This record gives sequence, structure tokens and C-alpha cells, in this order.
Amino acid sequence: MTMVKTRFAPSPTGRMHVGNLRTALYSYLIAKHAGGCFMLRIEDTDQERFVEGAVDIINRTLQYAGLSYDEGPDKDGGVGPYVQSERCKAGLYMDYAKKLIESGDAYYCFCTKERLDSLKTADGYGVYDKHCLHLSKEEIEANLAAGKPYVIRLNVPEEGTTTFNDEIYGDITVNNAELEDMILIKSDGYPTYNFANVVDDHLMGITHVVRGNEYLSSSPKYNRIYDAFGWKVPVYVHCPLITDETHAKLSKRSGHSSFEDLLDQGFLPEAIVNYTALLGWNPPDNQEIMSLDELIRKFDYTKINKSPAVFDISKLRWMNGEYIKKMSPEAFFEKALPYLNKAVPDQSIDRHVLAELSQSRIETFEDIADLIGFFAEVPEYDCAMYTHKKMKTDPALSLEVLKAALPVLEAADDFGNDALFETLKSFAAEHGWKNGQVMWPIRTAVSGKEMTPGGATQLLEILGKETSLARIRAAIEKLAAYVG
RNA sequence: GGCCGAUUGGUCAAGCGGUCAAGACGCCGCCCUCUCACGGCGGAAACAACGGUUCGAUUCCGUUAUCGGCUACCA
Repeated sequence: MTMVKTRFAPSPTGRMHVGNLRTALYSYLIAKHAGGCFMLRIEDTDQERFVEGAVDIINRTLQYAGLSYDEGPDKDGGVGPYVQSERCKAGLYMDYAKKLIESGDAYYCFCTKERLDSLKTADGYGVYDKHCLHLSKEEIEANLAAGKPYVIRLNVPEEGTTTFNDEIYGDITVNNAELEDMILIKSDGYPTYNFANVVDDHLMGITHVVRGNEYLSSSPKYNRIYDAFGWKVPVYVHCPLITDETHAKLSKRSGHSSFEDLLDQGFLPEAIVNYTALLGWNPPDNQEIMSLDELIRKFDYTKINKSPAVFDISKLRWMNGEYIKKMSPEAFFEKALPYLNKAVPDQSIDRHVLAELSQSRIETFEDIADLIGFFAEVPEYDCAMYTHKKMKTDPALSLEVLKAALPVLEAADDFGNDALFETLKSFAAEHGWKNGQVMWPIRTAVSGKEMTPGGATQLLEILGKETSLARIRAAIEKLAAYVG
């Protein structure tokens, strides 16, 4: 039994959206579930698409997500990712390509772009005609000596079929005639993804190749390379696509696609990881909230779905809320503090009180601003808000209540929640009003909001006597003008 | 165009020939309650279509439809 070894092999082209994250996660889970090894390999063989800083994004994302890799070249005292461009400089891929040329499984191709284009039909289809396969040894030598640009192509038989097996999708068979003699080494000397991927996976002892569904139909041709070398084909695990709500491929435009964007929007990394894991897989016991350790324990890649999944931000929000509620008050406080300070700069209002009010009521940290912003300032509101069917009240009655309650509150010595509640309760009874008929207008007056965390008297306590009274007086004026 | 793949409620997703077709999010209603949230209870909502195979198809096969992928000196 060989050790399970997986890798995450992204191209550094910028974003790291949840689709990529999930591929990394599944890779990691497969390895860890089996007590195996997980590694990172940067596939940067396309110099043109390379984006500066993209490797850092990948590293950061993996780190925040908790997916640490445990093998790689030494770097800054720890392990770094394998980088294909660096391996390329050592001539690694070229050496392997030449082995294939020697064995007759690959050949030099000197065809120009013009000739290649001429092979295609009007609508742009057509496979390479193996023209250079038939070049004589002398012709090849001459071309090489003349410094003519060349690529190295794999020699795929024109007849027969190739079958490869995917753990999720089963056997897939294609006619070899469909398979073009794919390019292994490009004219710039770099290997193609197709080739570097196979060589590295083999050299690194990758046992399970986890990648996106977009590679599914091109996988048979990878098998041809493995066969040409006589290498053992790894287990393939192709993951279903993740789409946005319009069923289109996830893109930057949908606004919630990148891991770091999500973090900026006040999502917790654990929640994102947890939610992402459930896009395409779920555990037999139906548990949805799972830590990374639980995911490792329960993950079974053979149960990954075949069909694409829609990334549903509302379910992620729910899950994030669950994670927030589970946080210890201290942890929540620390994480929420910057948002609290931004929403309510006035430090005379206790941060811990605000935090406590928020924890069970938000789904992302960005919700805090809208939730408690009124403590800083009463928002513009419409007096129609004083009308409430269930509370059996309206602007006119509210005005009456507030006018009558004002002196009572002014006279209150104890502005604590309990005392205020008792006071207002008896105040309501004296006037023959229901509690709600008193509480609703007061709460509305001091908050300007239809919904608030905490009840009327709680808000009064937090706001303090001076501010509360000022807000009630302002409300009375506003209401008087409204009722006319 | 060719090849490959996918198709259970709005979304995620159980199911692997016989079920009143799980569960979760969202939505709606009720309870709790000085509003909201939390919590509790309940509700509406699905097997893409048509043919086979079978005593019996969501489940197996085929056709069609729809969606997606590949068909690059991109990954």
C-alpha cells in the first residue's frame, strides 16, 4: 500500500475563486483522510498568462483556508511550492520529451503556423496530419542545425481507442482518431500543461490527480503519455463545475467568486471552506457544519457528485452566521471590534455591549454597520413607521405616549434596563395602554428603525439618559409636525 | 460541426428496481417576545420529455431537449 499523495496544481493567473479552492480542498482532504501527503505545484509554463503576485494569492488563500502543504523544495526555512518554470530551466521536461523521441513515441515538428492553419476546415476544425512524423533523419538533423523553430509532438496511433477511468465519471473511451498529436514541448522550449503535468505527477509520486471537470474530455490523451513512458496511471478524480446563480461559470464579475473577496465581505474562512466542501459532496450522516478535521475524517471522494453545483451565497451567509454564533464571546469581540468602531465611533457606548447585541443577529461582519449604526445617529425615517398593527398603535397615539412618557423618563434616577422596564410598565398601566403601545414608539423614537437589536428599555440604557431624552424630544417634534 | 459529460423542489443534496421521494438553505405561517434576531413547531415546493426492459422504474437501456466541457505552441 503506497502512501496517498495529492497535489493542488494551479496556474498563477490571478484569482483564486471558490472553484479553485474546492479543488484544492478536495485534494487536501483525499490526502489527509488517508494520512497521506499534500503538496502545491505552481504550473506556470505559460509565460504570457503569468500574473505578478498570483503565487502569493494562492499561498495566502491556502494558508487562511488551513490547507497547509507538507512537501516541496526548501524555501525560507520551510517548504515552498514546486514551480514548473524553475524545473523547466533545469531541462527536466525536455529530457523526458527526448526520451519519447528516441522510443518513437514523439517527434520533432517544424510546421509553420500557416501550414497548420491550412489544415483546418473553414470553420476552424481539423487535426494535425502528422506531416513531420515522416521527415527523414537527415531532414530533421538539417532543420535542427539550421535552427528552425520546432515543437515536439506525441505520436498517437490513428486507429483504435483509448480508455481512461475516472473515479467519479467512470470509464471514458474515445477513438484515437479524435486525438490530435498533441504538443509536448512548445517552440519556446517550455512544456505544455499536458506534458509537464504528467511528468511532474509521475516524478512526484502523485497517486490521486484531483482537478476540474474541464480536463475530463482531454484526459484520454494524458493516458497516451503515461503509456508511452510505461508509467502507472494515477487515480483520476474530476470535480464537477461550480457555477454562479445564472449557471454560468464563476467569474470575478459575480462579485463573490474569490476567496479573498469573501473574506473582505466579512465571511469567516472556516465557513467558506465548510460551505465549499458541500458543493459537490456531502457526508452520509447529513451533518452540514463541519470543521476541517471533521471533513478530513468524513470525506469520501468516491461520493463526489457528477453534476455541476450553483454557488448559493445565501446558504453561505447562513452558514457563516452559524459559525459566528458558535464563536466564544471573546473571539467574536476581537473579530468584530473594527466593524463595531466603524459603525459606532462614539466610544462612550460600550463595545462589549454592542458586540453582545450583534453576535446572534448577523450573518457576516459587514452586517454590523446596518444593525447598530443607529446608535451613532438616528437615521432619516418616515413617521409612518409609528403605525404598527400588532402593537395597536399609530403616529397620533405615539405622539401622545411620548409626550406623557418624557417627564417620567426625565424623572427616572435609575436608567438601567430593569428599572426602566418596570417604570414604563406601570406607566402604561396607569394610562390604560398596552406595553407595546408604549415600547414601540419609544424604541422607534430612539432608533429610527423598524427593527433593532434589544428592546426599547435596553436601548435607553445603552444610549444613556441624555441622548435618549434628546432623541425622544426630537421625535416628538417630528411627530407633531407629521400628525399636524 | 465532431467528441465527451451532466440533468431529483428556486439552490445544495439523499436515493443506487418496490419510499406517502430524506435533510439543509431560502420562502411562508405559528409559538416565544417591550420590535428584531436567536430558539421551537409546521407548510408550500422536485425525479427534463418520450420510448423501451421489467410484475414494477427517479433508479437500467435508447432517442430527443437543455446546459456544460474539449476540439490552442491556454491551463
